[in-house]
Amino acid sequence: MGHRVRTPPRRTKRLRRSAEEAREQILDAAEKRLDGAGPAGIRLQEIAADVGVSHPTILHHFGNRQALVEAVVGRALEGVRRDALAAFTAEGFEAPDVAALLRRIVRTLADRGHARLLAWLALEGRPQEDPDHLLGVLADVIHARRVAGPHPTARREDTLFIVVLASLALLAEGIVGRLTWDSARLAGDAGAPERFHAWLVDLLAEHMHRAAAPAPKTPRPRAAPKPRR
Amino acid sequence: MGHRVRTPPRRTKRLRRSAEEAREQILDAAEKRLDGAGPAGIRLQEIAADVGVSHPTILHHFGNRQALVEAVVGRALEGVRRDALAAFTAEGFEAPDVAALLRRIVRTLADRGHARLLAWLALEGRPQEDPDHLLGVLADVIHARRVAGPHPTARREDTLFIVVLASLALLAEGIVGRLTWDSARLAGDAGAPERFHAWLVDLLAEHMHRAAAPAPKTPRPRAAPKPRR
DNA sequence: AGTGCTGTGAACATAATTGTCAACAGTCCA
DNA sequence: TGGACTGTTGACAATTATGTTCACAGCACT
Repeated sequence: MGHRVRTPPRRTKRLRRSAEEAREQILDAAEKRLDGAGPAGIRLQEIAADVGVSHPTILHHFGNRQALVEAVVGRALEGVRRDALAAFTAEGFEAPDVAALLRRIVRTLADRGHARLLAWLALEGRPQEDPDHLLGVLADVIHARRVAGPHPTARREDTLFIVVLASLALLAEGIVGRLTWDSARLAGDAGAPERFHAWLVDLLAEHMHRAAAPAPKTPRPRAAPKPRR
Repeated sequence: MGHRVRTPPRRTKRLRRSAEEAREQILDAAEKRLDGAGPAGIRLQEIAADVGVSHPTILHHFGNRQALVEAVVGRALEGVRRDALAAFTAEGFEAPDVAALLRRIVRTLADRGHARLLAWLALEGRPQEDPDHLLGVLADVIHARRVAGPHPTARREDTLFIVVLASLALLAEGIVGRLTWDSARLAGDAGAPERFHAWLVDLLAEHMHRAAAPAPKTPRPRAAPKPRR
């Protein structure tokens, strides 16, 4: 046991990718694990097995595990940003179809797993800021259309809160949707989510009309803003 | 190396708890880790260090790691259920103060970390069902008050969706709240969350009145329910 | 004080995971 | 054909985690 035994003769042919191909395949496999188990669930050996390489290959391409995680998270967040912008700027703005916009956002948040990704990262303390201020931008765009169009007197924070409410609700639906429908005794009702979305669209559209009315009839039954401290 | 060297003489006094005390302390420490890093982030040695015991002690009390995790998760979920019921059945129902109810739910979801817990478990695939159907029960109670009181014609699914919307939004706020306010360019505005809650209360109250009106004025601009498939 | 029950911990065993290293093996080009 | 470049891998090292063993040490009871 003084010297290392070396290299038993090999028969199987060794597949050789370009560096870029290898990185892509590794990132793809890692992103699956990221969605399934979060950043903490990324294991070099598992990913290597998924891709069909040995784990030192991953270290060769990324240096260390942390760098791989950064790369995957960065690419995934870039995907979220791109999808979000795409959803915002699609034809919906030509004809301001709130329903279509919501449906698109649902698709990117729930179907493409972006909601889960954001939740994973938020829970692990990752992205506590959005350099693009996507929600602010979206609110700006929608608000501009509102005041230029049917609701000239709408308040800007009203539009912003509409955006925030829809985003929060749809994001949560992407994470705890199943649990929610079960808790609401609608587990077997496959049409419930769609009915809920339609209901939400109606609610928001209805509110947009009222909120733009010049004088609110009710004298604001809101709770007194007592400065507690 | 035939026999094990045994037990160097001890000076430090050994603290002895009752079995129940020990379990409690261990569960408390584990619950902190659960909130901070999720079920996967529970480490026997860390928890042992927090409590001030050695890790075999934990195994002695719980058998193995998995059983500990089950115990912590179970106790935490029981806490969620209890807090939720407490929030629902508090004085708010005597005087149906939606604002107070929302505020209580926010407190239990965000401040007490229940939102994070539910998100952790949902992301890891844990509780995809709620045997108590809390949201359904809550909707029932509120709906009974609605139809018995000011909105005799309210539809039951309308009430249910109000509950679902508020729950989803507040839950998401407990998880990605900071990110959301930053993305909305309201990161520095400490009063924004409270204004948002007040706005949400107004929105829901306003909607409850309209939804109870006998005939909707608008001929439903909702998207056509084309059965896609 | 003696005795049994039981909570406790040092040392050990074992498994999983990241990271290192040297050598192997495609692929391209002179 | 024969290097050079570099993607690839087996073997090993180091670290960290869970789980086991067994003797020790409080505490209650007689």
